[in-house]
Amino acid sequence: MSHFFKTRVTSPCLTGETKEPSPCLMSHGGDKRTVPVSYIKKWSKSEAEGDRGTGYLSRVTGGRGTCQLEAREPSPCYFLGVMMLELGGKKITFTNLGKKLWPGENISKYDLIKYYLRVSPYMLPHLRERFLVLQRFPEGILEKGFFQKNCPPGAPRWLRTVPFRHRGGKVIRYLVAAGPETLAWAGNQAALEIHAWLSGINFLDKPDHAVFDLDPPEGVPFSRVCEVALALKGLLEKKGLRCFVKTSGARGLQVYLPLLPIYDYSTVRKFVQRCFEEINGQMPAITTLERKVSGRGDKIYLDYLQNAQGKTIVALYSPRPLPGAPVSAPLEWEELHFAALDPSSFHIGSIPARLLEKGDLFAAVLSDKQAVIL
DNA sequence: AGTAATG
DNA sequence: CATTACTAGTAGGTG
DNA sequence: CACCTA
Repeated sequence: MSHFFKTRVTSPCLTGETKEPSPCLMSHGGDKRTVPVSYIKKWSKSEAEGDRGTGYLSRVTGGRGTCQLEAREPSPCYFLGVMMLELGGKKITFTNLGKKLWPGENISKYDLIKYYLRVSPYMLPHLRERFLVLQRFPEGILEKGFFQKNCPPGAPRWLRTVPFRHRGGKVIRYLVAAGPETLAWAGNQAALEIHAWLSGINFLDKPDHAVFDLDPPEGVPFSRVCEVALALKGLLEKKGLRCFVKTSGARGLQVYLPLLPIYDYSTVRKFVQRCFEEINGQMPAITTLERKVSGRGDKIYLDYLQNAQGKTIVALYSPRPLPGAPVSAPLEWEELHFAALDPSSFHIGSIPARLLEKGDLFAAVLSDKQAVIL
């Protein structure tokens, strides 16, 4: 029953600079923008759905800045049962591809997997060598989901996991992203949201970026959140530091300060706290450091406590299990000056084109690691 | 979604 | 065999 | 300590 067909396809490229077909994973030094897809695969329907025919093809095409995984037969893959792919030599079985995970938007699991594959060249560099936490919604966003830290039993053996003993003594086998196949598998697991640690596996107690989490209550205009983020940028610039901003995927913003992995979490946390105290001093009417929800009023909560080991932040380019399938999207600082900027305009359907246009606006987060003068 | 436990 | 349970728990601030 | 939040 399990037939894996292997076919050579030119390596597609999301940025336009096409390279030689590379069957390998992007982790191998070469062009990080090359999607390691060399596959045409066949899928077959599950028996339970009756004999509606088999042999529909999925196809990956590339070149000229596109990467498409497309279905040959009735366009949205409503009834498709099972599909087998081989990605970078790793075999994955996809199930229930037609299941609507965002029913209101008619977004299926197939669409989610396609999204993960398309953004993988941009998303993976930010996830690689990092512990991941999945938030899964096998029945879609209208039903209850659950977190998953431990790599689940039955997961393919090629998934990379690293055990970590938390202070309470509990050991978690964290999933670590390796290549696009990791994301494709997560997609099939209905992982609608992916979180990542702030420190990489080589320096688990030394975060390589600080996170300034701006968390507005419902009803605060997004432009006000932008205003606070811009003030924070000004403050950090005054210290000679360069920082980057992304949407949370919901209503908030998260400012990343890339760091050399030389400070422990408490040092970073205190630094973020001090910056936030200064911001709060500048704009006390619209921001708060109050931890208790009931004491925040309509103010934007400045959360520095996410800078701690074992805490996670929604990953760059991760979708959110919210109506509209929004995505945590990086922004250009100039965009924050537009009153009409709407974070819900960044979603699964719009991000791939934006990546083609803008590239990875967070690329410098990976390279511009800074030292903080304390 | 997939496995394990329970009835 | 059918159904149900399970899947995160920690970190750190506050009172 | 228990409790709250993310």
